[in-house]
Amino acid sequence: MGTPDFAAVSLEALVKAGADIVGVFTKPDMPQGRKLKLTPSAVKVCALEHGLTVYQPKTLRDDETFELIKSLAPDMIIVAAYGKILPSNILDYPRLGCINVHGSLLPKYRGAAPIQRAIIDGERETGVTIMYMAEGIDTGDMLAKTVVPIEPNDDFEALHDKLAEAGAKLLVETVEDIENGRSKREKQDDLKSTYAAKIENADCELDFDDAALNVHNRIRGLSPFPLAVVSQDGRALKLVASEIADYFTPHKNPGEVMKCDAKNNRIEVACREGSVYITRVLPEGKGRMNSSDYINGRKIDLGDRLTRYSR
RNA sequence: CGCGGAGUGGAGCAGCCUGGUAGCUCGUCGGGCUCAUAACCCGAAGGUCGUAGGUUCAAAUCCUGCCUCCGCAA
Repeated sequence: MGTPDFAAVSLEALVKAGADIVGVFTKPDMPQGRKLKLTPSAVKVCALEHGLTVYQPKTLRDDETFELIKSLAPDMIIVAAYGKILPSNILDYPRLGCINVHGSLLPKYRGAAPIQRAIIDGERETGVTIMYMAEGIDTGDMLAKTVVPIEPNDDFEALHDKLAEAGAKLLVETVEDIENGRSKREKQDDLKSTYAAKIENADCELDFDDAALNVHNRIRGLSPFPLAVVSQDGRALKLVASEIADYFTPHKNPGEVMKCDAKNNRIEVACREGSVYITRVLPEGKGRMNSSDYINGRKIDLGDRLTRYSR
């Protein structure tokens, strides 16, 4: 059971490992994009490529779905970023339990956006955890972990891909261990737990009145999606990529454009402490472009102010 | 019919309202300056202005249809 890319990587790995998959659950196709075209989830696409049967129930909390599960009679249910909460009757059903692939080192970063939050918080490492599922959100007993370092310029996509790979690999190993009775479970220390809430619009509103490191972490943690946003002259400007220019020098006018260097593809913006180079942007109504293009189009100039954006 | 922006030499844009020889910041190519350079100077190439019609003496510019791309919202 899973929905986005992160889950599809694990599904792919299970298929390659020769798992006997009796069914794949994923969220119903959602209308997406300008034309509200129905788009299948990454997991659905992957499952169909491998000729697996796909189920897309609206809810798991009805008898119909439970009957379906019983008829499939899985030994184990494996979940990764499904986006739905499993009711206890399903959790208790499989002989070998329900296990979950989660993109953090539990008990830290329980919740919906562990990868983004870890980057935004400036963590130096994170990882993946395979655990049994319990009633609470990401609270079940842990089975295995892999530590993954966060490189200083990893963005959400880069780290996501690393974790998805690590998770898939660890999942396959863990499933084998469970089947062979070699697995061991470890309780989570709830006192050390933190919660990584879903990314809201407010999380995307970048404020340069902060340390350069925090600014950079927020930009990369939200890139390539949904992107940190600031206001330039009342219009939204999303920031796709950045680098730290200077860590410490304090500035009186955070958000002020200090330098537009088209040659080196960078717009230097003052932070409260230090400054960052913005290297790629997304103007309102436009596509993504390098900073040099934005500068050459004369859309930004020395002394412009990038302020906090609000709708 | 959810809201909105846009299609102009290789890139990003201006010009459109107030029709009349296609412009800006770059890139590319050639030459010059320099110990040297991504810096500076001189010069050049490169555009059926998305597409099909219409109005007009004249359309990138006004009108209509169509195609494509993108941002927001979900």
